[in-house]
Amino acid sequence: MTAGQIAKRGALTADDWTARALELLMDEGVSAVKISRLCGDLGVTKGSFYWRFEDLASLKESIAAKWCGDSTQMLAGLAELTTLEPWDRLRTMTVALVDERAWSVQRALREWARTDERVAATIAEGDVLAFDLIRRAIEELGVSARRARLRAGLLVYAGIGFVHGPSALFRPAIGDLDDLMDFLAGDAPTHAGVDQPPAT
Amino acid sequence: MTAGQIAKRGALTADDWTARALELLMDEGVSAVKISRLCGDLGVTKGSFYWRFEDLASLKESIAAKWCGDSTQMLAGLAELTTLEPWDRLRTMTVALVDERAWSVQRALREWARTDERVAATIAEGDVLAFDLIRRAIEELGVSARRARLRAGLLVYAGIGFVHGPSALFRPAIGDLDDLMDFLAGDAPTHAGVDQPPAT
DNA sequence: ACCTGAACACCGTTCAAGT
DNA sequence: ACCTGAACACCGTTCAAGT
Repeated sequence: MTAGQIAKRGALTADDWTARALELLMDEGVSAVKISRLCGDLGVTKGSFYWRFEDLASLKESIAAKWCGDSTQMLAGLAELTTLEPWDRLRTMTVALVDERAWSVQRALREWARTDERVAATIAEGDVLAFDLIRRAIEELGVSARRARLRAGLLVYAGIGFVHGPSALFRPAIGDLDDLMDFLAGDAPTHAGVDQPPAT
Repeated sequence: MTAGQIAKRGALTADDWTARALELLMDEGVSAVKISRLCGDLGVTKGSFYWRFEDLASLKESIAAKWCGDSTQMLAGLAELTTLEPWDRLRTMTVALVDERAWSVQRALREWARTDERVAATIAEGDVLAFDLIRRAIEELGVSARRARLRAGLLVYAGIGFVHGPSALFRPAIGDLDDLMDFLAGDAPTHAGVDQPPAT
């Protein structure tokens, strides 16, 4: 989507702006998403932007909607794959988390969400979907509903944290992923022992 | 630390700037940390700021150092409490995570860390310390070293994620915290069964 | 040594004027 | 309807000049 292609077509649509902004966000990070930069790339002046959008926040909302729409579709597609064992579904999701290209987008969206309710709502929708997929997969592994809920929450939050931490902490290896899955699938007795029916 | 108090003392120190900036970050969030705002609060002009600091990034680094110094001290203090059972140490740490006042600081620092290596190093130091404390506490609960490492990592990342997610997901209740601790302390058999010596 | 005051660059926002 | 062009506000940064 170059300036030349747009020029031939005539007027810029809101989606032209959003698409280019998302490209910039993925390729050069959040600091590249500026109105002046977009205008330069698209070959117009700032007034053109303000014809389509009320302000910068409005563009960010649009970016969030586009991004979440795409990734929701991906997650939904994964959920359809009932041919896959729950084990493999879980694994596919945890591996998807390693795609670094998506990280800067996620970080920016969560930051924007803090000052924009509509972005927050869009993001939350995706989070809940992921949580539910993971929760159900863990349940199918034979873990009780109550425990599956806790573990899914832990995993989702860990995923978010993993994306946000530059953390020279430890970058999990493939082997660690398997250990993680074992841990999530485990059915250890509770400390207080209240969660299991007596073995009569 | 009001403008009046400073004025009586004469010259502003670098720590005066850093302290006020940290206050602003905690009280009003990252958007309040601006040079012009600081100058207004401290009753001087911008030139005064640039006498003490090279640029804004330099101030951010200073804020990070101050904050991490404080919290490292807190963590170290907690580590000294060998009187506490590992169980209670873990609990104290997870509960400390619920102090919302610290969240905006953490989020800002991690964001700054992405474009400033020195901030990143300071943050990473604190992360590693927390990881180690948690890892050891879990080990003391009778979990193997290898497993403790994985679980500590999971918990640290979940903590970071918890702070970053506006996530209408689920805000864990007190009961969930206990369940979480049970889970971390559990010693479930591995899926492949390679981590345990045969029971001969 | 420490700060003022004025300038400049950059970016978001507005708006009258063009086609 | 869609965009230009010029203006303005705000903030980071610089620097000569003051004390």
